Amino acid sequence: MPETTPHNAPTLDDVARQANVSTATVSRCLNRSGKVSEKTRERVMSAVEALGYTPNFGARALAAKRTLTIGAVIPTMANSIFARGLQAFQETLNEHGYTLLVSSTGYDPRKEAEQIRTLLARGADGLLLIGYDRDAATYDFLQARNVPFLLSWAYRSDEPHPAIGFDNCQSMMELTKLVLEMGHTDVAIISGIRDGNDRAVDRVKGIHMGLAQAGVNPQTAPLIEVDYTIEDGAAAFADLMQGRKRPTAVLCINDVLAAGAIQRAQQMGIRVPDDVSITGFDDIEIASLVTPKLTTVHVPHAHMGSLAATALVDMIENKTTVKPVALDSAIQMRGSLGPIAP
Amino acid sequence: MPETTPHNAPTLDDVARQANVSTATVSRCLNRSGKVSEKTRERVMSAVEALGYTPNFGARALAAKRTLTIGAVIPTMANSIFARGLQAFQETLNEHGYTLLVSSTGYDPRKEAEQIRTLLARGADGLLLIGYDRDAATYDFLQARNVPFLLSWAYRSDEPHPAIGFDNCQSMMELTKLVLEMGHTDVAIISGIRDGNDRAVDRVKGIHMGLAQAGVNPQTAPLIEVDYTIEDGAAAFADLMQGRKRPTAVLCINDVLAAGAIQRAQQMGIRVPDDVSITGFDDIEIASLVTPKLTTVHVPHAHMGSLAATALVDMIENKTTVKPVALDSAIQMRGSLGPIAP
DNA sequence: TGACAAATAGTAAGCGCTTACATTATCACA
DNA sequence: TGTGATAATGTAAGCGCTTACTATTTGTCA
Repeated sequence: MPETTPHNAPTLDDVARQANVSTATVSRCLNRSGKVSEKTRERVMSAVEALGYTPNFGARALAAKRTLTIGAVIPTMANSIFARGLQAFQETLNEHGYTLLVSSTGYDPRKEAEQIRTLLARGADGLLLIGYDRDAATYDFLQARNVPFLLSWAYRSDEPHPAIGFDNCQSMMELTKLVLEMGHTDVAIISGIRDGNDRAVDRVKGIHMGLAQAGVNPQTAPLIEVDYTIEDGAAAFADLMQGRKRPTAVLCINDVLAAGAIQRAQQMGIRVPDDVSITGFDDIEIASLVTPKLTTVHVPHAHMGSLAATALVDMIENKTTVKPVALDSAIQMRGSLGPIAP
Repeated sequence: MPETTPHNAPTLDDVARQANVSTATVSRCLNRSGKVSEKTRERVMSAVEALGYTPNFGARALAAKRTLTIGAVIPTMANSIFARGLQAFQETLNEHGYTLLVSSTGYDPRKEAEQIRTLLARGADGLLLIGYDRDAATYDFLQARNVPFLLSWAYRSDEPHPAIGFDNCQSMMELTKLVLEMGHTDVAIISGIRDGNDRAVDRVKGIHMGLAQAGVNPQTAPLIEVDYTIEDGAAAFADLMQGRKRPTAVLCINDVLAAGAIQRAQQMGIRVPDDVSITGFDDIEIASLVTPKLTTVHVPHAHMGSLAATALVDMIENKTTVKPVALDSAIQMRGSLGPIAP
């Protein structure tokens, strides 16, 4: 057993010696760059097999200036908001021979810049980022480094950056209209922290626009802004319900907050949707796990992830540029939304 | 702007030139290996700042044979079974200056071996693996490569490998006894795939032992084995309830399956726990999101993750060896388990 | 069979970094 | 002020890989 690398792993050299060829030939076999006779290839491959050789990633990256790795920086892995989309992203990436490296920021904009650097230091050939809101410095950095990057989970018609997502504002406005059509006028909002989060900003904006269009003054709708956790959603709901005038509908800007709200409603003995309607956004698993099931906005996460992967690979390999794509979302009507009590 | 690395990132050389020192000195500054005068350090640091320099990870790993990276291979990221523990693992790792690289196998034992190789190729200094069940070849490989590794999420008194976890069999047996004490005798089991999954094996074994000790023949308890998804849990529950003799308690070997069961019970109009009791294992978020809330086994995920991180870092840095640790779990009594109907 | 082109294989120069070793600057003290 | 020890810095040899370039083999055809 050779004794060279960190964990005394065999190296290209070992394989070359064992197969009685040069390192260049071994490398060629491993990179399927043709130009190797069938006979030598077999010899090399069986040497690889025999030694249990795996190429050293760092060395390869250093020499090839390419890693077939793509980085994604997402706000959180704690819930499944990004799970399904990322899963599809990864699968499609794999089909193209790429590997995904994920890191999360805990919704902290500063950490995002840091993670981007880390991913790049690790050799990421391209990046998937969530949404638009980030420092100009970060965009400048990306540009200076000439890194292919793609935004996702959001779409804004007035932004130039390559993006594959959906119109958060528009979707939320449609849901709001539906709520209003059911007779609700006393609407309250539970939002996650909006600073640095364009999805949240747009969703709240969508609600406000929906209200305004129906002749309701958006300023009259109470809004509580909390962290993106079930507990905080629950706490916000409790606050709302202890106000002097209870809303008849609580619009949460995502399913995690809404799940918290429903949970707390149950604890407080408030009937949903009889006493109060509750809605979410994203349509993740927990939306249909709570009782009653959540009316929410269904987003084509898997499709989005898959499209994003293909687009990003194309950007990397063919230096193409992607024009923003807006995917359709659809209201998913379930038990948590009902007409206002007579 | 220099034009060297992949994304024309500045290199150590650029920094050295800018600060008018040798690359060795820059490297020393960046690795806080002392032996650099305050004056030069400042000069170097401002050069680093000015250029926006980030060390190339691959090059660093190659030269230092150390990455301060630890790899974890888990079955899935789709649900939060491993999320909380891994989160704590990561946080503690960070405190020690290490970074976590996670990859998942989709519960496929073959993929695990592959992921281990990949992580090692990427320079992982050590590995966190889930449970015991894997090919002897994999253990041999780890040993030959001399990689520090730690098992978690499981503990078996008769296994020698370093592990920090809990006794799945014991915990599940206790829960089973509680169920039996409430008068249930017609018990059914919903298990995930047990092949290659010692946690599942042990949990089912725990149920069987609990039954046997109460004088119930374990073979009479129907068992359905499905994938680890909410849908499969729901389907399994439906199957069970359509059998000729309905059980009065359904023990699921984790919360995901149990959540599916509860969801389906509701759809089928079966009252929980009046008509049937349902229990889970793990105590993840969804356990208290479903109605009624799930009686389950609470596992100290965060504590376990944190301990594992400290232990693994110690193994790496001081070549210590860890003796297996068993953490306590506790039954979390909630609404889904009730006494048998009279 | 000899000449030339095409197909294979080998040589060696780095990629950006760390670090053992060599060199130089600095300082305390006699 | 000279001396030796010590602190600070520089030099250069790789780490394991890819790839441009060069050398060799093989094959083809007249």
